[in-house]
Amino acid sequence: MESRATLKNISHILNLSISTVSRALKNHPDISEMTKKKVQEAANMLEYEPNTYAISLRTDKSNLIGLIVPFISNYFYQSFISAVEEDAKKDGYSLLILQSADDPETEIANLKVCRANRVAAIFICVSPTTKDIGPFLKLSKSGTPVVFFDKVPAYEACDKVCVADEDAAIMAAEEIISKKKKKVLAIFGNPSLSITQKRLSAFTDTFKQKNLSKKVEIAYAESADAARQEMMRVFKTKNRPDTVFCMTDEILFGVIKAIQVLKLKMPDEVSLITISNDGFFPKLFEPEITYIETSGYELGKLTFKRMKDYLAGKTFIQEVLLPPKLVHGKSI
Amino acid sequence: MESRATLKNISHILNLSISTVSRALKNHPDISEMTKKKVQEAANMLEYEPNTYAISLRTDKSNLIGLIVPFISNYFYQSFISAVEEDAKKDGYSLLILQSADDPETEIANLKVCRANRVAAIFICVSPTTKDIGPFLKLSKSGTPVVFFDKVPAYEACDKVCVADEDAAIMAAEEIISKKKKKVLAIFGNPSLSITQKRLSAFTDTFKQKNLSKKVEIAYAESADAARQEMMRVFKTKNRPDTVFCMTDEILFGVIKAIQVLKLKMPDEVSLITISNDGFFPKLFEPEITYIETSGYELGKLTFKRMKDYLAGKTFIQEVLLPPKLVHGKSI
DNA sequence: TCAATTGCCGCAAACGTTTGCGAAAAAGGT
DNA sequence: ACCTTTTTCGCAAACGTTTGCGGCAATTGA
Repeated sequence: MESRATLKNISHILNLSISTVSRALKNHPDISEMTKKKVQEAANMLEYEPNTYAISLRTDKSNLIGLIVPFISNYFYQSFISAVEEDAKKDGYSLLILQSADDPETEIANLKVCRANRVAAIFICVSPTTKDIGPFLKLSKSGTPVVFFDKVPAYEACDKVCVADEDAAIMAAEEIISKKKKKVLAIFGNPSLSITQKRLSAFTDTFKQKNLSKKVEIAYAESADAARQEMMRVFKTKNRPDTVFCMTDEILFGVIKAIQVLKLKMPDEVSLITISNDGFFPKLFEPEITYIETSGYELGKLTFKRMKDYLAGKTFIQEVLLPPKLVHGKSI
Repeated sequence: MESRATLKNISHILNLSISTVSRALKNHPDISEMTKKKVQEAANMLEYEPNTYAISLRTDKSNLIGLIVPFISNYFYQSFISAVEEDAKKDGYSLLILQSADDPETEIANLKVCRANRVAAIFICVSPTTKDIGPFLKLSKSGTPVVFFDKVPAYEACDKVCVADEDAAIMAAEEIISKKKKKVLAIFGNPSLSITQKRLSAFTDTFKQKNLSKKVEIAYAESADAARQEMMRVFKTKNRPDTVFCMTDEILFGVIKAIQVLKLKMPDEVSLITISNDGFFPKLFEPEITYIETSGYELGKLTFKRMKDYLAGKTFIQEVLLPPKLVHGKSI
């Protein structure tokens, strides 16, 4: 019923001008202490809340941060979002979360939504098939910080924050080598993705450097089910591997299922190691799976920090890497 | 560099007034077809995008829907959010997603954010400790639809959309009874939560009605780990249950771990049935777990629909229930 | 005492849009 | 030819805020 408190409102009550009230509320030096106090009190009384839209219209800025992820139903992005939300709240930002469904067209549509809402910044994880990031760079040029995270364009010059894929794969390889395993089945995802290529080459190179290449068998699986089938196939042969490496949580699902079907005991009959986002899934099983963590949460923190740095003037392009972490389970 | 296209901008180019351009763009009957076409073309050329903030300032409405959930890192709420986002996009809404962390104070802070952003509607899942939903009802009174979902206030008159907890528990109980099981361990969550109370009484009542009460043993576990310990304890006794019922996915985690540790075979040595959100987790295991689905996705769809109905004039208070669904696995 | 400085505040334009109202021009009716 | 209706458009105010500028009074400096 009773309308909201506005500057005009307050100014009328106190017999002051709108501008004086506005300045008083933001501690402008032009305003006397006494007036400030009176204004602040009145504002509190009336539960004054500045009208975001008027401010944004006037200043052409907003308190919204655009966040474009492929899917929200994904533990990695959830963690990422949680982290960003924590920091954003501290600075008075709110989050505009959009899903791209890994579709470049939807991505552009989402970008439009961000522009229409005059977001203060954009964090985006591009889809694998996105070719043209021009529109994003254009926005960046016009002053809105655009930070690419996780899946980032390979060549273009832009701000990137992502996990150290190579280091994670190397870490896994070294753990396997240190346990003196004889034969490794390493299952990777879609070979055309840059994340696969990075992890694959780093993984195999580590073995190659120690002249252990012949111990490794590579397989590809583009889904949990494909991973399960691949496992079943390989473990039907007589020369069974004693160790399995999974590139992602999704591949881990399939592998675990196969292990349960084959009734293999970990780590006696087969050892298992995986790269995982946040380690939620590896901890679901018994024994808990040893994994290399690439934390979505930490990545969110880093991404937000990068944006703050940008806003603070560090606008030169940067590529930030998040170091992985080995978490010991009982599966190897 | 070049500033955005505005109505003033376009009107100047075409030698028309701002109001004519505005009306032409929204197909106002006052404007001739020819003028409309010219305006539309010019708008396309200049890539005109209406300024959300000006519109919101003028109309005191926005295209934002406030969404307050306890945690975003939760598969149920993720599915819910996905569903809402899908529908919202179709209607030109964007989502303002806030986490309350099950803290009433944060909840109020989030409400302020929603108000400050003049959200067109609010969907909220209240924390268990929230006592006063007055502020929300107040907003509702002033015209902004507020829909409570999932965890809803017990007594207050307000719009509610939630899963049919009773029916889900009954369905599980009937499935167990139909399989002629001898002894059931039923593990429930925090007994002070209304969701626990509903599921518990519906579950036990179903057995009671068939004079089978003595077959059921009740246990409580407030975390996955507590559920695991409870399982271990019960299965150390000599009169082992042949069936376990889990009230939630979280309890399922702990139970599964215990089953793995005890090396029990499903369904031969022990049968398992659970209530699950979306069935993501039950499908992770081998054999797949039979579950009663209380879909976050479907709940999202229902919630959005309720809001649309409200906006369409059906403002009388409603309580909508989402019927559960039995999904057969191989665990019972 | 007079001029220069300082402290405090208000005026008014601007951000981009919507919308009630009025007015000119065109069309219609007789 | 004249009056009425319809079609088509423009004027201007309003939404709530920010901010450059200018003004008045009080203070300072000599």
